[in-house]
Amino acid sequence: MIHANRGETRGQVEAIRAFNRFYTARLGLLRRRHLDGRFSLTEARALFEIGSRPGVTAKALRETLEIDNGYLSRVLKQHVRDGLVRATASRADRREKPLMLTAAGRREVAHLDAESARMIEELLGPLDQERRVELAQLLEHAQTLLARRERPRVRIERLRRVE
Amino acid sequence: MIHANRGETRGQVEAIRAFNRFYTARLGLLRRRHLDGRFSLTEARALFEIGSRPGVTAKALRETLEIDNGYLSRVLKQHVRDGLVRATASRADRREKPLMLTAAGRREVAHLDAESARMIEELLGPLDQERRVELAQLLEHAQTLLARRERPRVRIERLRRVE
DNA sequence: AGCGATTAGTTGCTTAAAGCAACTAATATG
DNA sequence: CATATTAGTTGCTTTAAGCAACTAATCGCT
Repeated sequence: MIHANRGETRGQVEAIRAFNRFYTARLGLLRRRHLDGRFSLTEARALFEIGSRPGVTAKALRETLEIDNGYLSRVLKQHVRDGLVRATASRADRREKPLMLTAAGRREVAHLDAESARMIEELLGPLDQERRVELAQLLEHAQTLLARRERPRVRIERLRRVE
Repeated sequence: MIHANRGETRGQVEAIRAFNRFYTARLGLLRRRHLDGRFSLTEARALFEIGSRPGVTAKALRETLEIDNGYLSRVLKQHVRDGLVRATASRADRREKPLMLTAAGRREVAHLDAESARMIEELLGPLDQERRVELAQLLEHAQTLLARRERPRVRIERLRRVE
């Protein structure tokens, strides 16, 4: 029966929604400008993404950032103009232009990284060391749970215990 | 020494940032339009807030939503025009106009609520009942940890156990 | 009571973020 | 080789949001 656990599920849903509200407010996720305000959230995300996937193409970037074609083009143009990103020429396919950070771009990303870390540290501020560890582990665990994409149809056979 | 635990802290910060990236992406928290796209995020938040604090004043709303005076005024005007919100006349102070949801507004909020719950259920989809409970508890716990605002200077004396 | 100071909300105007659609250049395909 | 498809760009528009000047009501003071 598909609705077997409906009642219990509702409480869980509410708990998670409560967490979302709290968390988004707490992290300033709805602020339009990122961190120190030198970049919009999207601009910063583009930088990060190029930093962590050098040679990424605009198309791929567009998919991970889930933004429009034209808008991305402009964001990139700006980053290039500001000397943070370099658009290299692909040998294989001259339509695409693999993107890389320049040295200045890497410095900028490092700076944003530091800024972000500082914010998180502020968040951790009120906690003693023990609770920090606890929180980090909690969230890691939550993430692994959430990362599961599909419920297996059949319970995996429990592995024979190795004695 | 203030830097005593610098090394350990760094790993925790990284864990939390990883969670942030994952979670925001997973929940579509950076989408500009909320849920079914009939409201902007701010518009929806205004509705929710009025729903949960009937009679709230624009000023108070402005503070919780952290948006501009003029913009809020327009958001409210739209909600009123659409028959979702009613701006009553305050007897005490005729400058302010306590806000309420209309019946249609309440229906709308209920609908958004259902929509949101549906999304979360989708998120829970892959998990079996045991793991759902686990996840909900994890996030609740994380929230209580994060809700602490200040580290007490001195450990609070443990209360005398009541026998 | 009367008048300047303050407060709640509105309106006009501007800016920034983002989307849409038409376009160009390069490549793939039959 | 001609047509279809793809990567990215450009012109134009829309939407979300901010700023500052304004109105109306209330407060605080003498």
